[in-house]
Amino acid sequence: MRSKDIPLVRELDLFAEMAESSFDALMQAAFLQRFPPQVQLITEGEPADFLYVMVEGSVELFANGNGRETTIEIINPVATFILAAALRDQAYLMSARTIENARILMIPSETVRAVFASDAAFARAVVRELSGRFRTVVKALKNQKLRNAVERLANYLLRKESEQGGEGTVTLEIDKRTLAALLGMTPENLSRAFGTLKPYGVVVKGREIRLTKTADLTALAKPSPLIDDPAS
Amino acid sequence: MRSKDIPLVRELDLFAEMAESSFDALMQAAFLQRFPPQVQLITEGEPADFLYVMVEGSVELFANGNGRETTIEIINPVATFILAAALRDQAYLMSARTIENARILMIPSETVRAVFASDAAFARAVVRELSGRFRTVVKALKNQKLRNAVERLANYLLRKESEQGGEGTVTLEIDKRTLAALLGMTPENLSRAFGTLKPYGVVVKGREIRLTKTADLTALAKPSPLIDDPAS
DNA sequence: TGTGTCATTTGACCTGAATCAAGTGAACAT
DNA sequence: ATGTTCACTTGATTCAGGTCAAATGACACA
Repeated sequence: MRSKDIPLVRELDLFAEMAESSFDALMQAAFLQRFPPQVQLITEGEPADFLYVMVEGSVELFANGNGRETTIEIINPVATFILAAALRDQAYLMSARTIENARILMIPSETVRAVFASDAAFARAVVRELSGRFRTVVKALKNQKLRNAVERLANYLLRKESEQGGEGTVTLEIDKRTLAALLGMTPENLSRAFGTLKPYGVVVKGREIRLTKTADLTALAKPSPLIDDPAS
Repeated sequence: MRSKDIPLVRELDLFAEMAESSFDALMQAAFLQRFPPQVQLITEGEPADFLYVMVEGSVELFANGNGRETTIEIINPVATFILAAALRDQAYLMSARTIENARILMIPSETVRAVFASDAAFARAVVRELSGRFRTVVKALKNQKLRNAVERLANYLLRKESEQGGEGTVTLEIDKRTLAALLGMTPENLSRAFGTLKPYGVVVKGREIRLTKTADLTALAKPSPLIDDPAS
């Protein structure tokens, strides 16, 4: 890895508190790679040779089955993906492709496991990250099982609006086809769900969404911190 | 905790390799409790004061929302539940109730975090457990998003049949209403799904199910190790 | 043996979401 | 400007699954 990138990585939560020597061990084996959009990085079922850390850009995690494909999660900086597979030395459960230009740190799984065993601060950081990812997936499962399509969309919009500053506007970071897969519906149905939300002040113009009646939308969405709050 | 129970607990994967002193620290703070069926142990949203370890019996993890309730997972020995919440000192994302008579080890979260920080072998075991739970939830999400109701039931039956010895019989360990919630459908629809599977050799008699044409059922279910294999 | 309770099943119907097919519209190249 | 392409939308229809209501059936208990 180029030495100019090292301070950037060192500041990431996952690495901030570990011993210098452990960090060096990781970095010696790691490389920070740039990828163009729409590159498939990993394929489900293959052995987990690397731990991936999103440094810049975004990645879509998806899975295939039954001739269908679904999006599990969108990964943004700073988070890891396929940490669980790397720690267990098992196959990836999900595939991954870049959405936009991305910089991704790749660390051989074996190195991760070795440093995990020897550096307690890193072990704590790994557990913090892993337990966070666990809770994210549980929330996604609750979202999917307890809500219908329109409610999932409404909550998604409200969450993004608040992440993007609470100014009543949302810029979708993914195309609508991917959003549909993420929300567990077809693109056609997503389009209709936007239509259903029009009376609740949702104005769609391409990827720019304006929320003009957030109170009404919130009443419909009934957001719950135990599903929608990323921090909880 | 009564000293006669300690060897039993010590053998659990989670505790087997840790230092004696760390184990003692955990056990001093822990207690092993018996519960009758249908006792609600924890409620989502409450702070995670304890880590729970299933020693005997079974527990249902479920969540509420939108006036609905859904089952996330059934926990059998030996596994932990709400490990992530305990490690992060956050609120439970799920509620838990016993299904049958259960013996459950309860360890204060604070003690877990302290021992985790000081005992590397325990830290490794915790990560093994946590990453396993993570993968289980990802599989559940894929199952829910990539399959229809009949396919989910078919795969559930095949998995249980193989867990129960591959003799072509399955004994349901939960009532059908809970099974329906676990599989993400209504009890009525579960009943119809069993009807749909009759031509595939699924014979239902109360909680006893016979699978007389596992080949046909497998062809319908199209099981995938990346969803259905608990070990992968 | 009856009676109540509760889980499950069945039937009729409805609705949310998928599918199939055609249309629109913006971005880009010609 | 004019196609061409691609993403998205719209319409018509079908289908899976949900809802509501009633029937059945097993078990516990009087």
